Amino acid sequence: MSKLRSAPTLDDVAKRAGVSTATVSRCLNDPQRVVQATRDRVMEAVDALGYTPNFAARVMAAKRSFTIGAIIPTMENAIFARGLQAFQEEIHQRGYTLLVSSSAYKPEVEEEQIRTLVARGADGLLLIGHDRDPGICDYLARQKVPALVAWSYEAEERMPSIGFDNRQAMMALADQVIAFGHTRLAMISGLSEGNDRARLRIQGVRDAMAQNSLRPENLPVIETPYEIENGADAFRNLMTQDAPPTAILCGNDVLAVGAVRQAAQMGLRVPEDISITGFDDIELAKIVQPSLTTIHVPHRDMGRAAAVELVKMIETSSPGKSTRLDTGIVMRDSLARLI
Amino acid sequence: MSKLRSAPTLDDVAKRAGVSTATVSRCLNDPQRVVQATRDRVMEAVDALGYTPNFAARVMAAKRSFTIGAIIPTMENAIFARGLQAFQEEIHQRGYTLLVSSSAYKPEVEEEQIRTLVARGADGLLLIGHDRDPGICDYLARQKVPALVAWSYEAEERMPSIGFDNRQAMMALADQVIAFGHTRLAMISGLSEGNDRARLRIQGVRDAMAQNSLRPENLPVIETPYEIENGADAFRNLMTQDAPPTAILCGNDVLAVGAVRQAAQMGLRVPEDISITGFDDIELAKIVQPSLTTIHVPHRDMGRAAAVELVKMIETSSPGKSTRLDTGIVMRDSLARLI
DNA sequence: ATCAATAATGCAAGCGCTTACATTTGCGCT
DNA sequence: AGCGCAAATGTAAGCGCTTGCATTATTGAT
Repeated sequence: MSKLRSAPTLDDVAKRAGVSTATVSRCLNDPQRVVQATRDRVMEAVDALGYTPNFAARVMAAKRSFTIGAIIPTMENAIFARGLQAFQEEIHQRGYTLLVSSSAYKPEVEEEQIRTLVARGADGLLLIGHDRDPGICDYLARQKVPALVAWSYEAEERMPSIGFDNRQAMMALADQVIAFGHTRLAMISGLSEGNDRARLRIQGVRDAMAQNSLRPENLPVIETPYEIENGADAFRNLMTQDAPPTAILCGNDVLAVGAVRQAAQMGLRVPEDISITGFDDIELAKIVQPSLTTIHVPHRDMGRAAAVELVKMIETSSPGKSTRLDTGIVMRDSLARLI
Repeated sequence: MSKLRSAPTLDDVAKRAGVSTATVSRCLNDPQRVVQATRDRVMEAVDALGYTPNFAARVMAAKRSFTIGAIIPTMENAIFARGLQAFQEEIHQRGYTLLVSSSAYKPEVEEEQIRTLVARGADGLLLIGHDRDPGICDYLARQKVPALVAWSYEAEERMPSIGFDNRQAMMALADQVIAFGHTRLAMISGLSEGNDRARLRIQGVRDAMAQNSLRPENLPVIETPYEIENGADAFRNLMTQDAPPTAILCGNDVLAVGAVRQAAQMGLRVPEDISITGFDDIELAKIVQPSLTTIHVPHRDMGRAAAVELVKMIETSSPGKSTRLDTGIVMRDSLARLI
């Protein structure tokens, strides 16, 4: 019985159309299973009543939500925006809805969010990076919720991933920097704890140094949260020490932009006085003056590929397969040959 | 009975703790209603089993989800990011979770998202701007889901809103531009259809012109989606006509950044050859060279205030009250006196 | 017409939780 | 010890939907 002025239910529709709730349900979920005439009658009732299925009830009965959750470290800067947008478009096309939450780079928040999303009936999860408590992976396995890692590629890890080789990408860039004659390098990195991308990027620089007979252990590294201001502070820090570097590799474009701006502030010319590089190739990288030499990450492709793979995992209960995407160096104006 | 390897339910916990499901439920939702000893026993069972309540079941039984939905026009650029972040932090503190979806500035998508969010049991909704089909407001009223509008203030509207006066803010800026001696103005606006903010900002420029004895109907306005590229295209367009403007007011910072970059491309100096202004004061505005003279919008305050108000509406069934926040002109380097 | 298939529909049992109401327990009194 | 009352706990009825299975209608071939 419909309560006064409350949302109509399946029952109301069924009654109005003179059929059973089962038929209404089938009309909505699997139309070709019900004959045209009935279907028309049902749809008429749905429209007339302005019926919208109750999601919670549906999830509960079907044990399927057509919802995918994504937990990204931050929404504030644009690092994940483009990739996520592509991801969203792709899953939407496949009938899924995206739920996004952000963990503020805090493992414990991420864990809470994972549980929340699972409790909400997410059919699958998109996670960023591999670094996390194994307990939470067990949990996911137990709940049988497929999860895919993005922004990081690591075939050996427990969860399948779609991403790129952070170490190698950064190593290629550092190689280039060194080839340009720089020997006094420094790095401004994101916080590496619980962040494999950050850690691997540092490693990449070190490996490039080692390969070029520079001493990796001499690389000054400042770790700081990904914020423009922090990039600026780190830059000042680095440049006011004696024997300052001639090239600073930044863990991402946000930090690099901070560094570039601080350089201007300090009257240093980029790249004549100091070379600076970024990572990610977000929009900002092109806008800042001088524009950033950085690593281009195929955000949209990654998002799209992740969507395809995750939906496949959900629908076929496959374990998921990892894919490595290519990155490339984008030469712009913030890196120069040392003269 | 718990099925093999499946998620534990309230029943499992109850059984293990030797109490009824009601007691377990109370332990979780209203702990002080159950005596310490029992509570401990229950909590022990919860931990041991790794129990997480099933959200759909909870929503269904309680008719309350502690979830707030927000539908923003876009996630791609940073316009809404900061405000939304503040909103999220604030509701989180009050025990609510945020669900975000984006409508890509399409009214019909927004409507679909609204229904989706309501069906998902959202306790309240945050919407952007006032322009929308009245039918959907009826729907919300019928479903008794409180909704609050942000980024726009309009006391007369049906829905309560927290925002600022788009017209007046832009009018103040245009006034300033005119006071600087500019008489040949032009505008690059977002698409105004279904977007009251965009429309009101255009109106603001026109009103300022009228007030200063310029002819509003002469204002060239190019409407285009909020994308950097589009700002650039519009700029080229405007500047290649004869008697080009000496100042271009942009509907937001994203378009303005596009214009600034296109100016550089065309060898025009900003602001010596052409003045350009933005709106929003997003991070980008400070980074671009020259930095943007723009309207500062108190994003974080707005987000926070919206959270407070919406939660109040939800918890006290109040109709909600509108608040107008102040904006201000930020003078930076992209606007100059006409000599 | 008749009958076996097959298609369309109905029936009713849950899904996992909350909560009104019923019952039991514990406690301070006399 | 016995009483009354409040606090603690239990019982069970849904919440609105999906879906396996049972039932009825339809179809085509004989």
